[in-house]
Amino acid sequence: MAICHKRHGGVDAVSVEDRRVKRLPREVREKQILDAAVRVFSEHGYHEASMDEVSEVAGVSKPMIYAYLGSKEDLFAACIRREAGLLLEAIVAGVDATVAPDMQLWMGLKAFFEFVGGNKQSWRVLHRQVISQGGPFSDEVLAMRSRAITLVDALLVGVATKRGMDEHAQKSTEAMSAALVGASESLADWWLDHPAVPTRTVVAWLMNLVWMGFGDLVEGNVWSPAEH
Amino acid sequence: MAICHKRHGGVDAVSVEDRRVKRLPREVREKQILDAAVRVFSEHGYHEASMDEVSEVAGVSKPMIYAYLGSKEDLFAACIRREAGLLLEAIVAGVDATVAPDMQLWMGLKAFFEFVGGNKQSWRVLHRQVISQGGPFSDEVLAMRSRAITLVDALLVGVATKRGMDEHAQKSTEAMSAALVGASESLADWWLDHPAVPTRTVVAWLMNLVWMGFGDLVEGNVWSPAEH
Amino acid sequence: MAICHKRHGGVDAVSVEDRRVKRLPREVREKQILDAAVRVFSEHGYHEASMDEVSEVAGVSKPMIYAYLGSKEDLFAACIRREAGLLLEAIVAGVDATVAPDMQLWMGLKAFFEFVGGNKQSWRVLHRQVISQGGPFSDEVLAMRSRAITLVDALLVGVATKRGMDEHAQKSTEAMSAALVGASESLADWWLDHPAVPTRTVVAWLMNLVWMGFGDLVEGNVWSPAEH
Amino acid sequence: MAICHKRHGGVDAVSVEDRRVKRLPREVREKQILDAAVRVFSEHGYHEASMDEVSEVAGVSKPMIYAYLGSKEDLFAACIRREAGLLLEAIVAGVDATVAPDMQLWMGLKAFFEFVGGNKQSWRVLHRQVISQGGPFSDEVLAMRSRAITLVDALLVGVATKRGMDEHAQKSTEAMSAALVGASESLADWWLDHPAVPTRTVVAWLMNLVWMGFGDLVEGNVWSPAEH
DNA sequence: AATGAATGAGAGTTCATTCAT
DNA sequence: CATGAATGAACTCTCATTCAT
Repeated sequence: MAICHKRHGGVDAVSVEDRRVKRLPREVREKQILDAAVRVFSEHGYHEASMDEVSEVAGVSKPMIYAYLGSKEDLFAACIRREAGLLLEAIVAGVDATVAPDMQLWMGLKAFFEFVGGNKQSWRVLHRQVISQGGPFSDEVLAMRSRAITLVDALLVGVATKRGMDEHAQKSTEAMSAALVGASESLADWWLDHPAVPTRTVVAWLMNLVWMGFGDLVEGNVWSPAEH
Repeated sequence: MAICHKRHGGVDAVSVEDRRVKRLPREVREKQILDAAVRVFSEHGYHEASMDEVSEVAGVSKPMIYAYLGSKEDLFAACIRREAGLLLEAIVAGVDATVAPDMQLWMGLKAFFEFVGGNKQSWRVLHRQVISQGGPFSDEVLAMRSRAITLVDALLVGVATKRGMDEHAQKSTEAMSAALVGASESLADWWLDHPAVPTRTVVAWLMNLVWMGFGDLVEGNVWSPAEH
Repeated sequence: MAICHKRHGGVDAVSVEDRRVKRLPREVREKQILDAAVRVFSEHGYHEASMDEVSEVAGVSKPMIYAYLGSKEDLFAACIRREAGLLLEAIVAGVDATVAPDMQLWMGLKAFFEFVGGNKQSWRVLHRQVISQGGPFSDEVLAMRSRAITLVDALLVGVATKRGMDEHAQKSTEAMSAALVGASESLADWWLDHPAVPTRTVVAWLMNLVWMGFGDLVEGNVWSPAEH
Repeated sequence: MAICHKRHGGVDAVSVEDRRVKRLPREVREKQILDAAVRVFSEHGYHEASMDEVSEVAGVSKPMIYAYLGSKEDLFAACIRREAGLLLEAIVAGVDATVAPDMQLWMGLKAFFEFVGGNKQSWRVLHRQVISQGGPFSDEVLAMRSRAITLVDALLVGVATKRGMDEHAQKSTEAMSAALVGASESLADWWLDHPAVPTRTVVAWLMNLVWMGFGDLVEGNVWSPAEH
């Protein structure tokens, strides 16, 4: 009876044979569980998801989940942490900090959209399930969102400072960053429904929308209702 | 919970006297219930909200809720429909279709932010609770979102056409609208945490961010990574 | 499957007809539930007892139990409170405060043993299940025990004072009371296994054991190892 | 729990070095386990105690516990047996069978209270956790209790016989013994909360309460309600 | 000899939903 | 019209117990 220690990875639960492979080391089991949890949470959302389904998909009994990852809330938080970490890593890795700010933004957005395109489940877990909940996960995801906004903010502030942005406009950069992040998220969702559009294109659209506007703003080229 | 052994200690939307007013016409009861539901859903979110609390807050027994508004899901959908209708109404009412497109966008955004500022519960129900849910409410809210995006799209397309937007850019207007709506939502959330900022200001920020960029875009003044 | 399609088989506290009597007023249901709980707790002890069995015996669904009496702990506390109240009431009602102290003790012990003899389940719940638990019920029952000890103590102190008990002996009355209560409890348990013995007899034994000794003590007629 | 995701943060009875000492002879392991079990059971009670905690405190893996001591119930019974044996040994060893009966009782009670004072955990396991449980441990502990009662009974009977106790009183000795044991236990518990009282004193109190009364009883100097 | 890994089974609890009045 | 009373179904979480190594 040759027991195959084949592929552990893959969200696709575990094959029947793999199920027979017992006594896996803790790390592997944790990964299995997290993979399954991301999948289940992304499909049903936090509340509709049941630990039973997670354990089924993971091919692991519930007590193992509780032993390794803790409560449902803990498990969800672990998912968020992992996926958010991957997303931010991808963005940071995609940006060359030595280039001009607009190129940095471009690269960051591109990395972001590429991640979303390549990890739809991750994105769903991060975006769809978290923003709304008033629960304790907000912490996890809002922290990520804050980091993202901060990143953008730093970029904008850097640009603004360099170009001599006036104080009032400077104070607005945080709001702008929030708006930009929201626009990116919304566009990412739109994009999930229009997969034919190439990544480059959608990112270029967003860049043009926000970057040119921001450039005008910095140049003092503002729009005002008073003038109309 | 009416038969809960614990102290009620919660919020009571109706006074003792109101409770004595029985045999109210259906309309009034429905409004009572919907008001309570919006309040409860906005506070706890769909899943954490309980029908018991809704009935308590409404001062109406649960069977009445089921008789008038149907299941929990139906009730939530009714909330969404009503609040979304109010929001769109407010926006439409705030826009003068005879003025220039940029002014129209300005007026629309202003109406939107004013609504959010004045109806925080409504906004919470609409935004925070709905985007995430993969459930059947998406229909309701996505429909609203689509209408909003369509409105913006029409505006942008109008502008583009007038100014002679090239085809490629034209195809992007839908995406742009999605991004704009997302930016608005995100900014509205940010604003809820920074109530000191006047409505005018936050709207102006957003206008500057997106309108100027859009203007540049239409003028063919595009940003492109190739040039950098 | 968690779904319990089991037949109710086993102990049935209510007849089939009674089961059909639905929509009973809250009071009645609460009594039903408490009766069943006392029975189940007295049979299996707190921890081994399950809410399922309580609900079965009560002929009431579990949600009703939770709605009316709260958690398992609350339910147990309610049992203790009710039974302890009955016991103390019985004792107090059985004692004529105008007679001599020894008669009072006699009457109190008699009332106590009569209650135990007539309410074995109550006694089991009170005694067997509570003393040991370090949980939150101790409060309930230890309070009762304290009241009992205090009653006895007052009696002894009264006697002692009247007869001129020396100080050292006086300080010991609390300990004596504790011992007396313990002796009574233990004897009650013994008695449960020897039901042939009449109440009068067992009480007389106890009276003789402790009262005569106490009398000697008060008279200064003490035993001391030094003398032997 | 060795594989618990939460911080261990608990009590560790064995040092790191001890943990490294593997391949211990069976006796030593059994003692380690029993010591830990007594400690854990005395702290949390039978039901609240978990095998996980026992294994943690013992520094021994759970399968070892099952291999050496059997099920949780078996383990508890083993604890009771050991501790009860020690208690009875202490009592027997403390009594000089050649002295007068009252001195024997005095010595036995003294030994008992000394044991309780010096082995509070043992006492808690024996008394607090066992009396209440309706489970299978009753056997173990009730056996011990029976032996204790028998001891006392023999003493009393001896006295009675010697002094010519009448038949009715003789039949009562068993009940008296039960009462005495209960009084002792209750007083021991009281004493645990009043550690300032010297052992001698508390024992003297009890002796005076019961011995003098018993003496009177034997002498036919009885109390009777009829006379009052 | 010794244990990390694993689970079946069942506990308490809650909630949307519906009769019977 | 209006509701107190009632429950089926499911969920999260825990624990004693045992393999496989």
